[in-house]
Amino acid sequence: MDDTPRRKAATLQTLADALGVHRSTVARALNPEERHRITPELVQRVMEEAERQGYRRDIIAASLRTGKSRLVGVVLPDLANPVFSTILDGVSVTLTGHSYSMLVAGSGGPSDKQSEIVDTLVGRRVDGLILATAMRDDPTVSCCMRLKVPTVLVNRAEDKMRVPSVVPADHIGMGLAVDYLAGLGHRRISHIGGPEEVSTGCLRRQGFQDAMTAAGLDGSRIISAKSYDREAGAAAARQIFARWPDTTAIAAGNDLLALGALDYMRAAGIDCPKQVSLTGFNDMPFIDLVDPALSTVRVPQFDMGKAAAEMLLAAIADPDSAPQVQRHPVTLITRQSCARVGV
Amino acid sequence: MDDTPRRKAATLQTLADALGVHRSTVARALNPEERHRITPELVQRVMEEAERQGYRRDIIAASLRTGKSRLVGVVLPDLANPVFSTILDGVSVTLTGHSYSMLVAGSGGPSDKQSEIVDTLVGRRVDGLILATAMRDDPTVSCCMRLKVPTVLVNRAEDKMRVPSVVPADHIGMGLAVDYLAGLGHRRISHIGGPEEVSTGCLRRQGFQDAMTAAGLDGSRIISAKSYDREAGAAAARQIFARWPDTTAIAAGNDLLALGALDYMRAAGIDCPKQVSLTGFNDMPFIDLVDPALSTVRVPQFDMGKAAAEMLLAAIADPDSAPQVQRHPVTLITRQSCARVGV
DNA sequence: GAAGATTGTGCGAACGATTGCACAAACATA
DNA sequence: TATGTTTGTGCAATCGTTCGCACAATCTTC
Repeated sequence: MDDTPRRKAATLQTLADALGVHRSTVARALNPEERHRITPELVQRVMEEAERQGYRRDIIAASLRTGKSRLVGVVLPDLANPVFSTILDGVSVTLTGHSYSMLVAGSGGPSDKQSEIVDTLVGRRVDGLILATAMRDDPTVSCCMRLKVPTVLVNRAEDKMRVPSVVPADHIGMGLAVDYLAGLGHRRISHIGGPEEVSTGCLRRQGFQDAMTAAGLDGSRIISAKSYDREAGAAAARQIFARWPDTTAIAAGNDLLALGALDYMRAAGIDCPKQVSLTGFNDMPFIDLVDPALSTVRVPQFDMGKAAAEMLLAAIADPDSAPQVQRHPVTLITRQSCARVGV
Repeated sequence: MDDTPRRKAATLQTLADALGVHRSTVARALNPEERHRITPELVQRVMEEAERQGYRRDIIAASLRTGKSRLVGVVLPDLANPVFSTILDGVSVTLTGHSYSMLVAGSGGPSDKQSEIVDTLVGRRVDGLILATAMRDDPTVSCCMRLKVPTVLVNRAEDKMRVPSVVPADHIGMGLAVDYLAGLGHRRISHIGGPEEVSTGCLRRQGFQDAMTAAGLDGSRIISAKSYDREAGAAAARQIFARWPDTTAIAAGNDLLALGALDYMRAAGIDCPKQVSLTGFNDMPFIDLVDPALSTVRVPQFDMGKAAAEMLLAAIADPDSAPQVQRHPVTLITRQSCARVGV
């Protein structure tokens, strides 16, 4: 004598039984696309009964039947990095707005593990993939293409644009930084580059070289870091000052590397910005609070996340459209880490 | 005449056909739990054929049949906040280690939207839920309990512990901060509290009051912020200096609020730490870099994320175990934002 | 050597939604 | 009135796995 009989969760069949119609009719009444084929009055009754029984469409069952899951996989190189969580935020907003859900995987590891991650995601029947981990020539991307799962790259792109990508204007951005430093009178500018295997590392380095050349300066003072983190930045800074002690400015490949350089300079007793000016790249959250506040190139991470999600949705809708790369504009943010040379 | 006949993706049936056995036999051979019932030699052949056909178990179909998805939903209040992405990182590590996947939803909005999020997640048949959004008495938690989906709370807990939770030692932590400030000679200490509706806000405020009382000081100088962000922190700081202009130290409810206070003090020409000392809570990433480097109470976010995931796994395995709350130890990190009073 | 226990496979019904096809009824046209 | 044409529903197969049950063959044990 339980007053809440705990009915076993409503299904199309239970609704159909209660209404004395066939379950397929119920399904159609509930589906906005099909609804017009059903008598409006019946639709009404179905809706009411669904409400009463607390019916919830079983996405799993629907997925099995249709092969579509309204699920997308997002692979990030590093969950702990605010740059990527901001991108994720943007992706999330767009996706939930289109009633998609987001399967998130932080790779954390090397690329062999990545294919595994993609495998898992694809095994879960994701409708598409957003990768923030791409290398300039990425086997994981090949894998996605082979599997024919719609994929878009964000932040980092491949050299040959095989899939849609949303990236910052890396080359231009680094040019902005160099021009700014040169404008402050700096002539001996060094660059801490990101990893060569990823587009951001490569493009920003090229941007550095080109802008230096254009300014009539020596663009060969470059140390490339193994990874985008503070330790690598510090190590690179050490090498820079060992090889080019007369360096008056450093343009770093991203904010984390700049932070590392700052660590090193602080330890080495080099004053920033008095003795050496420093720029970063990304304008990641809270970077404006460091001491000295870092001048950097702002990348619209949130917007890029949103754009990537939109692009993926488009790719899912039309899998055969030609891949395009969307380059988002960047802006120079000047703060306290740069000073006019020699004052 | 395609040399890659693009077979329609391998299933148990295609393997069974190729081997001349029944599909259930193949399933058992592939399942480590059942494998012992099958002739080893046949297991071998099945494995080889699976390899050859590139068989991948269809999790969707399996989920439909079993009602289990090896999927957990994670709901965060704010993707952009590094504190939560660090927790997420921890959750991710543990979960992927147990071959679970992670459905991430950033609520972003009010709690009515939250039930919707939980609905979506549950509709996707998640095996469990991790909520970092809980209020002290949370309707969403009620919803989860009604739905009988295993749930654990992280960072924030409910007052009555209806579900397992992993939280920092908020009360103790704030005591650490107060004792430290008192030890530096401060007597007129104010508190910027977090929102009263969440446990962190409430417990830290109580910790503040209790520690102040224990130190024989006036613990009533409290302004509670509406939300955990920089703007709210700045607004609260403004009020504090308006009402208690003789304040020499501020213990903030978290780092973001402390940052806001710093913003205000900077704008108001109040020197930190010379005139006013300041502590935060969380020790969020990069907070050590602000100027002045913030003294704060370190919360092991990553570990808490891992612990929450482990707890959820346990709750999934044994849904009827009694809910426990796991309180993680916190430590005081002293940096440059505090000074001895009156020097 | 008969009765029972064990072992290895096969069988087929779920799980719940989707969808092409069929079919009756109502309606339009000639 | 006979012949189309809609329109609204029902029917049943399908997606790929899982798992209780059945059954034959082989192995014990007294």
